[in-house]
Amino acid sequence: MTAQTRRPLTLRDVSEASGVSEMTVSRVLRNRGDVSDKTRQKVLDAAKTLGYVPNKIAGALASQRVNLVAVIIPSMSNMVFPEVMMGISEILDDTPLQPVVGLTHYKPEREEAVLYEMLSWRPSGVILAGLEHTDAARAMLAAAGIPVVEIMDTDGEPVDAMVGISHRAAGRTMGEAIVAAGYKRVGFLGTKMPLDHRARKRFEGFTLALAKAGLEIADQEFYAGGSALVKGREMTEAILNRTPDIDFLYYSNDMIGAGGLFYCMEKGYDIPGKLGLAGFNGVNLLKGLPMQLATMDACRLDIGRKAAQIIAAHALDGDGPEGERVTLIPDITFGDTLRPPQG
Amino acid sequence: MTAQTRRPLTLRDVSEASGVSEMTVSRVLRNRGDVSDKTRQKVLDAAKTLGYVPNKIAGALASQRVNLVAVIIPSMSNMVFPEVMMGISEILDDTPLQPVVGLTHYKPEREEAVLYEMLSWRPSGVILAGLEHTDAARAMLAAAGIPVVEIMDTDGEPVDAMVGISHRAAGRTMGEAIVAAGYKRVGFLGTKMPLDHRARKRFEGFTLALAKAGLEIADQEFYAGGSALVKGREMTEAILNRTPDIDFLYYSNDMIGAGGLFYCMEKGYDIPGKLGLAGFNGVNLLKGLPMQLATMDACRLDIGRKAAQIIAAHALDGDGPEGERVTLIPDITFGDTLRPPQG
DNA sequence: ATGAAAGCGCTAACAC
DNA sequence: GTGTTAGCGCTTTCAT
Repeated sequence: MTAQTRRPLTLRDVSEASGVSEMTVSRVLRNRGDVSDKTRQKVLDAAKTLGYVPNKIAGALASQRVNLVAVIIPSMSNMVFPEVMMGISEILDDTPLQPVVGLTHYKPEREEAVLYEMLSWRPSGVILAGLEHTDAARAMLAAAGIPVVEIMDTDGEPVDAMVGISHRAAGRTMGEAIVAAGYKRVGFLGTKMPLDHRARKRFEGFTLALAKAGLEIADQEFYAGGSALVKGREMTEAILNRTPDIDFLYYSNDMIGAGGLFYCMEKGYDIPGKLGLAGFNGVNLLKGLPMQLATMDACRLDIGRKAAQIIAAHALDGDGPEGERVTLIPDITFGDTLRPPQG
Repeated sequence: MTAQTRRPLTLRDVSEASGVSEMTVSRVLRNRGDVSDKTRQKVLDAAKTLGYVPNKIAGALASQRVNLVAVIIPSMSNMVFPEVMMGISEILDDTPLQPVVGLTHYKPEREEAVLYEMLSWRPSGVILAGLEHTDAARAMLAAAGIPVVEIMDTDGEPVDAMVGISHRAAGRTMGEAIVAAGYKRVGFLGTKMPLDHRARKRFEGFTLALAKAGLEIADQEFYAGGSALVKGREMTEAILNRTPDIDFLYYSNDMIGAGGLFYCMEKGYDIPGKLGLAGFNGVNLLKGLPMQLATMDACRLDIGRKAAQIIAAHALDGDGPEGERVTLIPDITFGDTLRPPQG
């Protein structure tokens, strides 16, 4: 057992232990430039026996390079952002870049604070959810001089690049499918979140599609907090009791949709004959339910991948195109709860 | 529109714009020391109009202080670690400390790499899952000279502090409850993960409890990858077909348990009369299912909170006790799928 | 209440 | 292939 040093080890310690200059030690540790095998081995040995861990703070300051990518998302609690993260990691794992995540809980002022905090670490790029930000946040992003990718949503103007789906189009597509299936009395169940712009846009597209067919939302329910499964069940019970002639329920996410589906199955509703249901997101978790809920895949994995690729291209190989815009098209899944289009 | 500077702004820019020395600007921006209100206002104005974002890299190097806490966990894909994260954030939100997470995917060598990477940013503390690490990882932790909290599991020796539950005891408790309820032919369904030490320890405790009552595992099934809900369903079908006289199924997590529960309900099994089921974790998501699965809460929120408190105490208020050990006791939930103890 | 000097641990750029 | 010098942008310490 060697004596414990309270002061963390520095390059100088390795330099002294190996009898090689600090500069050469630095080169070895970063695999940079030409170093003779003999010197390299001496340095590696010394570093290992000492247990040296480089100080990236100092390295970053000296090199003006930080291999961090700031990822700013609303939450981790439903499965959607974790899946985006997987796409991001999948790409960044093949690069020296590392994602660092910050959560906003759907609050603009928190997003601003998190962004400020992250930018103060001078990351190589920023990936953040949504196109709606405070003026200050947009100003910071524009001034940061690093690639910025806004993800999830493409209904609006990005600061720099954007990758996502059109939630307005997604809502419209589902609305059209419901109309085509012949449902007439459509109820909507969603979250009470004025700041969830993507849910709002889906709702707008959805009502628009219904309106084109001369339909209006027959009834609606909103919730906040609590277990989504339980809330879905409760809201479904409420809306079906209040408006018994409803023949379709559109849920703003699959989790409340699943709760509603359980309720309807227990009550013995004829699905999708007399009552249809649909959610949004294509949550993998839910495969394996007794009945497959109609839904729409939000392309989360691909969004994460593409966003990371854009950042990586700029941060590493100089820079690719500026202000790239990628709009993915979500697939609709009819499952067992939405009739296919009627003749 | 002011002209875009590619070079990020520095303290010097704010100093020049406000006509105040860099030192005083620095003091204002950190609310340190005495600065006259007039000067303070001048500086704040200048910083805001310029859009200055401090460089924490430089700040950290100069002050030898980094308000980051490294959190190293296996995965984000089931709900357990996100919930631990919530506990951690809840506590750290009231401090200047910020969590930074790294994922290991249950691979020791990846844990070692992630740890090395994180330590190179010189965080104020480390929280990591489990007590099993590579020798190199343990050496790094011991040498880092910062508080280290190993979480989730308390069946073993920590490097420094530990907070968790005894998974061996948890398995034993569930085994005893099953025995007390009078079930005799018990099947086990779990993940094929030799490196999930906590699942292994639960299994050990479980079989021990059965053995004490003269029982052995009647049959078992393991899975890897795929949707847990689907796998739970498939494994349950397989085990019940192969060993029809089974009267209890113990699942290593609630998600596969839920899949199994669906299968059994569809097939019309008499639950919990002729067939009992239990999972592990108390996943909130699952409240709202048609039937409540027996389970055990792993105290995830409390683990996160307590771990963060230990780090905060050391990093901020000098240091608290060294090597603190906190063992939480998980609650058992009988739900609708496990009979209460038989007379 | 404010400023000047020194240096945190590393790397870029240039010698040799 | 290796070493030297000069900072990176802040904060610490000490002076005023």
